[in-house]
Amino acid sequence: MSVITIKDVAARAGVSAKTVSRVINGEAHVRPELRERVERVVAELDYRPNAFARSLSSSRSYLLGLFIDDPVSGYAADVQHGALMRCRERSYHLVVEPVDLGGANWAGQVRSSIAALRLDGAIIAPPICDEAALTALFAEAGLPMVLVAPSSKAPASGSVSMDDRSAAREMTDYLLGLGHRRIAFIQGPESHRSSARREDGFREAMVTAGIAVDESTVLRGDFTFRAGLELGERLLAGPARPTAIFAANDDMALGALITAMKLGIAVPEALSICGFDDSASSRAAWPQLTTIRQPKAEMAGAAVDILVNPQFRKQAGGAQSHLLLPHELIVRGSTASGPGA
Amino acid sequence: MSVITIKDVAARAGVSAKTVSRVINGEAHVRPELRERVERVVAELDYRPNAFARSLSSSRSYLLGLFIDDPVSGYAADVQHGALMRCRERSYHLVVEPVDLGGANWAGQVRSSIAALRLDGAIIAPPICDEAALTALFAEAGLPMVLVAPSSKAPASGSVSMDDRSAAREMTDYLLGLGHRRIAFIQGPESHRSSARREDGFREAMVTAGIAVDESTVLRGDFTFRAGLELGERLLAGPARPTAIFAANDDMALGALITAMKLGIAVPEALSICGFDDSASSRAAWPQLTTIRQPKAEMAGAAVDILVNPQFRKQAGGAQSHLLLPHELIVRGSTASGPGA
DNA sequence: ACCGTTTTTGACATCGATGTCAAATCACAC
DNA sequence: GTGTGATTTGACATCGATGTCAAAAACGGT
Repeated sequence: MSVITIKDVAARAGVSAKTVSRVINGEAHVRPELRERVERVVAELDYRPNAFARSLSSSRSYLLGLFIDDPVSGYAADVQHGALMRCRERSYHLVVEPVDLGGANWAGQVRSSIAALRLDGAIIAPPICDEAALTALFAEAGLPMVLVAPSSKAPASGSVSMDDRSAAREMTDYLLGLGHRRIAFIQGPESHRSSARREDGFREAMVTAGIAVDESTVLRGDFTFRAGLELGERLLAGPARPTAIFAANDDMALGALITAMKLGIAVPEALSICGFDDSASSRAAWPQLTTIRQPKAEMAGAAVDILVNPQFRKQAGGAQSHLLLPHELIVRGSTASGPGA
Repeated sequence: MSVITIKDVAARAGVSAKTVSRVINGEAHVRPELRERVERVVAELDYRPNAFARSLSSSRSYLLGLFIDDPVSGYAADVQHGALMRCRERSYHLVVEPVDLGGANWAGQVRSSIAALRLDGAIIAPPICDEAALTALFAEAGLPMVLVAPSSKAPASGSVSMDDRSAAREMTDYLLGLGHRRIAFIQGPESHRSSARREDGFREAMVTAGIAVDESTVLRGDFTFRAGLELGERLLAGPARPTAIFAANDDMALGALITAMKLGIAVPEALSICGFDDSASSRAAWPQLTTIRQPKAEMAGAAVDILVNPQFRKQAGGAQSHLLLPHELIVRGSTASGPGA
């Protein structure tokens, strides 16, 4: 027998298919004795329910969709990994769907996934979780969705975030505590709202410390390494250069770090640099980058939990669940006492 | 009407469900006139067939599995992206399944995926594509599989690879052409067979050039950045240090690069360094890394094509398809003329 | 021992598509 | 106009699970 069905199990255990189904799904109303017998047969035959048949008859698909803008980024990889692992624990599966908002027919693609796969829920990664046109598609289909680090929780049945503002504030406070006063900030692209929150945190800390932010040292990048290189050059070439650079993500911080090396500025002795993300490359640089650890995998895992939780099965419009997960300031070699210390 | 079924389409077009099914699947034996009528209604109603019902009745699932050791690596991300895009073109979906060979019950996990999802095919990434215990699982289930860069094509219905040996040889020839003679090689872990082929290519080039390889400068790492740091130190601290370092992957090359900087050795003036992969971080370093571009996304895409191709639907044991995709030597700033030039 | 409740169990219909096979239609030759 | 064979079409069974609901069994109290 190549494929084992529920009937095989039922026959062998001497019960009906329905009873086997009950056991499998952990429903009540099965005598412990029978339950045990069925479980033994299931184990013996190594039976695995056919996911398709299952989702055809129930309305559940046991499938979650992860919608991502740029599936190649390290950020995406971490989020995906976190979601994947939690799905596995919960006996769900994950389908990754890239969404290219620049592309021609992205809406059609997304609709197709929703309709054809009958997803049980969607996890939407930043920055596209802030795209109203996209979230509307899910709302329209009545599909529960959880947004990862969104700028507004409004349309979703849930969200998982970290406190970007506080994290940035902590980082800035840390730099201030090291004696730095001229601190430059490299901001991310406008499409990433969380980057704006990081800037808020930075400014908040500066204001609280009674230090005026020099607007010429607050620059906007696009989260790429290259931007870090260029903006770093701009910041460091001038006469009154900053003693610390805080970039809104690691890639840009790394760019700035490389620029500093090129210009012969010693890091961290003459210049402190810090990033945000705790990306893999932040450890693959020298000196290693002081940064903020984003709980990416944890956020994704929590998103899975929210979607798997029965109360969100159907987007009743009622229950919502919003989680805030803790971040962590990770001090490595790229920061040191500033001139004021 | 929230969800549109084939019956809705049939009713509206005034034909039977079976005829609609025929049109959808592009089968023969439908009068052009009817076909057109049905197509119009499909478009009108924006009908999408339910993937589950479809795979329950046919034996196809329209699902491909991507089995990966470490889904967080940049390598995995590229492979996944390539597979994802091609799947989309072919109206397939991709399920990513991490396989932790170190974990307790990986075989059970894999069996579960195979049985529950009724995958149409599997793509197995390196290095686990060389794991006989794993490939046996698929063979046992009669599931067609394509191996990515395997060391042996034997058990699969297909494979996609690049020529690691030739690529490494080209790189070495390039270094030799720059005048380098003392070239060190940092090898990858034993579990990655392709790394061994890179070493072969390196040695081949050296031998052909009539240069004896100094065995004390052929070191084994584990593909991590940290290994590059440490082995780089070992290579560069000694008295007769090499003028070029060729690492079997970019991460280790980057580690060596950082070490050189720490030691105050100018790259590329006093030392050339090159890697293998063309990973994202190879561009995020300074100087940027000379490396070999692996056609990762292309290989994954080709793997999808092989599996989708009807002749491999059932692993008849007959047809096999093995592809060799071209690589590319990418010269960037980390290499320059050696002392002999 | 009997009756009313509650719990346990299974028969059967169902989800939405495709496979099978026979019926209906068409094309052509006589 | 009819017979033959090829083509087109649809009725019905099927895939493998779960939902519904009624029958059967177990329980509790008198």
